[in-house]
Amino acid sequence: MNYSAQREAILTLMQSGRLDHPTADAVFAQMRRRHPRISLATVYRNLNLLAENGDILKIEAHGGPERFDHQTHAHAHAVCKICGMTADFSAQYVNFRLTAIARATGFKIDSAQTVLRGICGACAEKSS
Amino acid sequence: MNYSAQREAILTLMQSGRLDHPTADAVFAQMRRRHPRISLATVYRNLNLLAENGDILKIEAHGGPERFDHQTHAHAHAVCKICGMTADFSAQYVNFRLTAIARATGFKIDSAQTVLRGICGACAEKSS
DNA sequence: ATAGAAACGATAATCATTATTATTTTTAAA
DNA sequence: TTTAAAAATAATAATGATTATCGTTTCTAT
Repeated sequence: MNYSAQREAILTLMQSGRLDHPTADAVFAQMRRRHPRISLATVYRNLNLLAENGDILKIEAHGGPERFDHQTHAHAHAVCKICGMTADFSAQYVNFRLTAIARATGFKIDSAQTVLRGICGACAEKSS
Repeated sequence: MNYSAQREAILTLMQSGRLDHPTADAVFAQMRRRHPRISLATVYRNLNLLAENGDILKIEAHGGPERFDHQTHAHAHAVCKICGMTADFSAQYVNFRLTAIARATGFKIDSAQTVLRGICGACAEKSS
């Protein structure tokens, strides 16, 4: 892995944390600034490869395009259905009990994702 | 709500539990048998309305089309990435701590979904 | 009965993602 | 170092699930 300039640049950009839970399109827009000839397909391909490799996390946000996260430890996401803001919740708030599930059913877990959907504090204030 | 024949028929079909976590397309195929003139758009429209109304649950399955579930109580789903089987896990295995999150951050939660992705017991046996 | 609202069927449009393909870059061996 | 095979790329076409449109039909409530 990681023997192409584009792939390393995408990983570096993701790990910088400069983009907040970006979509593939947002990564593409940012990448273009230093790599004007990069293709959207390359961004998708590498984001997926990096996610498969465990370097980043792919988040299926409820009702929108998929997002990517440089934080790979287990955590939940809250997506605001008004402004689209995606917030993290640390594992202390979420208890998956993964091992219990695996033991009980023989299901081999690759990944687990919890997505909360609702209205963030800022949008709730605005609309009141 | 529920003053159209199609909507009631879709809700009845869902509540029968005859289809296991069906996609909109699967509901469409089943509905056609008794309502040959029903449109796919009507199926989507009503599944979404029923989900908004809390009669059924809309599940965003990781990496596939959305699925619908007649079980509306809080539970998690495990999706097998080989055979596509979707299994339920009861709430005793999953602890969202929703109230703690809401209290800590002001986020107003509409819905929460946990999707596990991996390989089910049957597929694991086959491939070993 | 009838006007207005809601829902319908059919299908076009959208849009995120993946597939294709010809070209370029990288790798690793001669 | 050449050089041939493998991998990655850019550009773009194709896919496929979902939503939007729109003219027609059905329902609701006078």
